[in-house]
Amino acid sequence: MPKIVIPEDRRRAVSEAVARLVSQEGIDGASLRNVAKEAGLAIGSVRHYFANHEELMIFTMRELGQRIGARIAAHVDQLLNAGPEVDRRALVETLFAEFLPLDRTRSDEAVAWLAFVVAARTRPALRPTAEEQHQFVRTLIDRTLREAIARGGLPQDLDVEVETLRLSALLDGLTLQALVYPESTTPELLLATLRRSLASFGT
Amino acid sequence: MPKIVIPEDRRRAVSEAVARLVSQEGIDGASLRNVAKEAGLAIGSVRHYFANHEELMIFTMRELGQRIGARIAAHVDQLLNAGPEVDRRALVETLFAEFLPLDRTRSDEAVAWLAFVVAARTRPALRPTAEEQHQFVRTLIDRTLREAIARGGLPQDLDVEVETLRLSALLDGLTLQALVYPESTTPELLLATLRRSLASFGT
DNA sequence: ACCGATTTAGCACGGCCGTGCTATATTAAC
DNA sequence: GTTAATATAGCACGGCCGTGCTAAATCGGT
Repeated sequence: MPKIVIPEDRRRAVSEAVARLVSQEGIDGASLRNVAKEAGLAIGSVRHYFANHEELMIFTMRELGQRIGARIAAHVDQLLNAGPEVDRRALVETLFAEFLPLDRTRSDEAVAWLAFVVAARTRPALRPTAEEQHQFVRTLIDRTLREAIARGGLPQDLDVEVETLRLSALLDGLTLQALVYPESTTPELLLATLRRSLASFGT
Repeated sequence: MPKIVIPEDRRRAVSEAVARLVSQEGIDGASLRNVAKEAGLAIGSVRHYFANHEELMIFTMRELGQRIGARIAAHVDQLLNAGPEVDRRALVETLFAEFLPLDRTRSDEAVAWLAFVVAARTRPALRPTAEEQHQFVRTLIDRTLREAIARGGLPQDLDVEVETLRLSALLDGLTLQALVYPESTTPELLLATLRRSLASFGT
């Protein structure tokens, strides 16, 4: 009977160490040795909870995706539960603004997520998670647009497929630019651009 | 007096080998040993032309950026030299479509470029090149918009800063999605989305 | 043939990596 | 105190990395 540890908690703590390292140093920075150090453990301890390095990366990417998704789901709930006296546009804007790196937490997560997504191109094990999240986003936008059309807020002849990609790509692009060129891509500008783009849907 | 080699040509050939490897295997794939093999040289030969690995990566990123930029500049020329009887909108669309990974060559280049840009976050030596290219794109969009406004093709009160970011982010986002999720982001859909977005500028 | 500047080539080192594997520590239950 | 399942720990190996450095090949000019 050993030290009492909740394996789930330990796994989560280790994966958070991974995310921090990926955020700061890129995917390469998350070697087992570095992760162990960042988590305050010996490498053998890290390896007790994850069969190998790949499992650690997969688990971390999943955790990250779920954390991001949970924040967004909260906004989706607000939109779904909104009464008719509410400004839906503001709720929609707030929902999609949640995708943008507007503060430190979201920036760090977005950086790590971006690194994982790009790595997923050459690491097949990461692909399923990337695909799931991508599908989640596309589906969310698609449904939001269809609902707005049904409510008469958007034109009946809107090309939902094109507009879904347009918004999804804009969010990705804004995120990428904010992360890579932060001096010329401020949070205020991000929001203004999102607002402008959302406004262009009704035209 | 040795073998006759044009150093510039050799450097370019080696950097092309780098770009291929980055495209196929990510930044990690471009180790000196892999590059030497891909270029059909011994590692010593590669090292004769580049002081170190970092110089090789910087040079490659520059070459890539210039290659992409040259193709775009050709379209800019067409737009600048266009007479009044020409459909400027079509020329503008073609110009910006050049940023999208619509064929194999452009996809390969875009993948490599994306990998370099993301790596630039943690490799300071790559930052200047990323910044230059980014500036080039933003400036190009800015000038295109201002020109269209001056010609009366766009509203006088257009927010150029926001619209510049909107288009630039869209291009980045479309590229990222086409590269990472190609099954759901076809070339036709890319073009339709670009066209739709350009159309939204006059509204 | 000799010379020398350029080109080609690669050994060996220290460093870091992931992983197979072994060993020790821990602690509730008995 | 003993037991045993769990947790902590890390050695050593083979592999790959970039780089310091040395050596040989090349070939036009003399």
